[in-house]
Amino acid sequence: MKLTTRGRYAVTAMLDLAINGGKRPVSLADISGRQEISLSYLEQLFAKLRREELVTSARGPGGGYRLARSGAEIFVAEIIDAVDESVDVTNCQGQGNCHHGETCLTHHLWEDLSGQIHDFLSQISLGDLMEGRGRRGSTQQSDGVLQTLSLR
Amino acid sequence: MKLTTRGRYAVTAMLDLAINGGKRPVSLADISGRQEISLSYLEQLFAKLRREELVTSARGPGGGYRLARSGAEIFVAEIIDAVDESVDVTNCQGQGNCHHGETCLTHHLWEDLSGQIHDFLSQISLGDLMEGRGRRGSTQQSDGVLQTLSLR
DNA sequence: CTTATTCTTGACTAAAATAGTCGGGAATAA
DNA sequence: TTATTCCCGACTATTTTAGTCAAGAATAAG
Repeated sequence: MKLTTRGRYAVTAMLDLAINGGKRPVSLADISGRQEISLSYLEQLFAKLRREELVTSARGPGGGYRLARSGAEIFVAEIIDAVDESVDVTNCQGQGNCHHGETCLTHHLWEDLSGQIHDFLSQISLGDLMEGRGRRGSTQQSDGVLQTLSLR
Repeated sequence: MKLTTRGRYAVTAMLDLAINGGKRPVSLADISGRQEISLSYLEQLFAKLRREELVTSARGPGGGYRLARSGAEIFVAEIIDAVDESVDVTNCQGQGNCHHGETCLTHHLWEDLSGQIHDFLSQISLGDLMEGRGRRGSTQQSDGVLQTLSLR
């Protein structure tokens, strides 16, 4: 898993689909217009989302995409995993090829953090996002002066 | 805050400093050799770390860098914040300039996640990393088949 | 005082990833 | 039959990251 703006685009587009997709499929042109994401770029993303069976497609006039499951059953982590396929693991490639052992300590750190992020995103469904509650279960308040961060 | 490999480099370098820095300062040339990070690149990173007062410097022979505080008082989040200065907030820039409201839902999601990550990294000090325990406090096991992730 | 060492700074370059474009094609509902 | 829409691959532009280079200032050691 990687966290990039591509993942953000994908989640946004899927959320658009969840919101605007009733009986009729939703065309990428519509999503492109509403979310201001380039059509061709969306095509690339949806090719991956379809391969991962998160959406189904219908060609021809009135065609478009639908969620493959209900929004309550599609989790953010799945979407990001679908479009941001992980390639390289870390600098030190898993095994102890990190020269002095110290590097492995930080490797653990990143691995740990990654698990944390994945867990977090695995708990949030499109349904949750539609209902405005970004977080599921515990009502841990992350309010106050929440430092605004940017994840690339 | 952004999460990139630059942040990883910085944390690794700072950890090297924490481990190898006794009475004498540690030169960047040493860190460069041990951690295999380009010297000039380290210079850029340490310029930022110094501006944020995470390290102090000493010129001349026998000079180098020291931690500005004890390793137990320097947290990973600070290091990453120092070198990966956040620029853009998100696509939808905080205020409701996201055209239909839907985008704002995902904005909340990223903001929430970012807070989560920041909290996590704010709890881990260089001292913790030196002692091999990457995570502080709760011994929540993230083991099993931990999906290996890559954070850019 | 001289010198080698080390930080300090800024500009520049290379490589990679991301975002976006283009053109052609296949399916299909109207 | 035709307009619409997905489908696919290759290509380009932009941005970010990683790394280089060169000149200079401080200073400990000889």
